[in-house]
Amino acid sequence: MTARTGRMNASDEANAYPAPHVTVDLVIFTVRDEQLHVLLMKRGAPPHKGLWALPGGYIHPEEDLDLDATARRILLEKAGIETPYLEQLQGFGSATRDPRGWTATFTYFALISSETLALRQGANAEKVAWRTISGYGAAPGLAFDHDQILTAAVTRLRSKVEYTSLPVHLLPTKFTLTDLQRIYEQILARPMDKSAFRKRIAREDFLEPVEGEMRRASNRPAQIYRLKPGQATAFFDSTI
Amino acid sequence: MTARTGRMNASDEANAYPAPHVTVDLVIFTVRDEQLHVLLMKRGAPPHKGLWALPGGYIHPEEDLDLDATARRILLEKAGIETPYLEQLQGFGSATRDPRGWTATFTYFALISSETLALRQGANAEKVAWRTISGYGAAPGLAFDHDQILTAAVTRLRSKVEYTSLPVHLLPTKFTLTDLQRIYEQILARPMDKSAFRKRIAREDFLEPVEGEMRRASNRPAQIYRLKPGQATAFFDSTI
DNA sequence: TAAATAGTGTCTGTGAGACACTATATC
DNA sequence: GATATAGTGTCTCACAGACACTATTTA
Repeated sequence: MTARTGRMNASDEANAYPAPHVTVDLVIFTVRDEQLHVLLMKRGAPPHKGLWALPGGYIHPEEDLDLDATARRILLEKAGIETPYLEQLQGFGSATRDPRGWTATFTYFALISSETLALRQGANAEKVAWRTISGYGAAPGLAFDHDQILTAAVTRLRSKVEYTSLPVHLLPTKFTLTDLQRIYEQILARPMDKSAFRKRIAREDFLEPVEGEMRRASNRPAQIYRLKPGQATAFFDSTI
Repeated sequence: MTARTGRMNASDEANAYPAPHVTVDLVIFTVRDEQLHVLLMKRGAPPHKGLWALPGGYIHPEEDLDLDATARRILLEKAGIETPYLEQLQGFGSATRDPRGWTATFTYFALISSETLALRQGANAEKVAWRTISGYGAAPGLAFDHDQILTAAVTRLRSKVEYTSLPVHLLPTKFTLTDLQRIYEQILARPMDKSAFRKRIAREDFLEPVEGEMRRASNRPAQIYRLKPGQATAFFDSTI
């Protein structure tokens, strides 16, 4: 007798229905070469063999305490990343998204600095690559409904960048205010006023200067900042 | 051979793991007697028999095209409601949320007008009731992790009410601006200035006056409004 | 001293909130 | 007219954006 046999569901209806397959899929973002990129893997088996897809996998009930743990495990296995910014995105489930039948997925998006990155090759010799995001991230030709998931993730990211401090997670732990402004500008594809930007960041008060550390170049040195310890994502009153 | 046997997952890893059970659970909100309420059902079978729980159920793969369809079906079965505002909330999944083992749920929240309501009794003589939400909705004593789901739903609702036109879905199709302001005030538990409120609503331009229709009382009559046809949820630039 | 980027000060327009005012119905 | 609620006008403060200005380094 398996763990599944004879179960009743939350509303006490007899479970006469075959359970759909459930996975966790990840949209892993980074910024490199001044552009937003997403991690894709080439499928090594049918269906959609040879197409690019988002990294994902099954829940391991013995190993994963919860959905977040599943996401972190997959992130570690596929990208070698341990402590990124990780946020649940949205569930996708339908009869048609996988040719094998009804499936559902919990999707997450992760933000990582391109410096703390060590891609691993998958067990089945899957190829891993970063793809540039342009516009709203539409990338026709992805496996399953991953184009739709990617678009949702890019939309969510852009939207949250407008009123949160999320982009700090796309930078190394130490950075200058100009670095941060560049990230905002690259993701939102819009130039920003230096003075207004700095006033906003100062008012939200989630950064602290690293005393004595300056970035030197052939010009006035720039103060290095880092996230205040224990600082959660800051939500701005209005749009940046 | 069932539909499940021998499947491979999205990353081509052999599926050696028992799939967790997956449900869809609903947080159905309404405002009555000037207070936010949530729909709960009394469990008629173990586990947690006799405790109050959110309405929910299994995906019916033959019947439901996608997750939204599952949510709408459950909403119809449990509350007799056909066309409310419905939005996906968040996935919850862990080894411990259900004593029977690893389970995951896709949660939705729905907003309905208390006027268009026809509760049905469940198949297993489940009792249905509206519970008042106070504060952030903490309601200890709910079955499973439904207290946590409810808190997340209330938080999301409060947050979106700050900068969207969501509350119109808690009113009948026709209402006055004062009705609308009361709903905002009740959900956010904060009085608002009439003039500022009306300027904001006018600027967002998602309502239209119903020509010639006024609400009469022993005072100056109030103009009746309705959502503009085809109008999606309006997102305000800043907090209301 | 030239070049380059870091960082700040000031002005202006917009909009939210406070609050007082006018409008229009019933009793 | 009294009362009650609908609906509007005006003032002020805060802040975002524009933009010019100063500051500090290397070459």
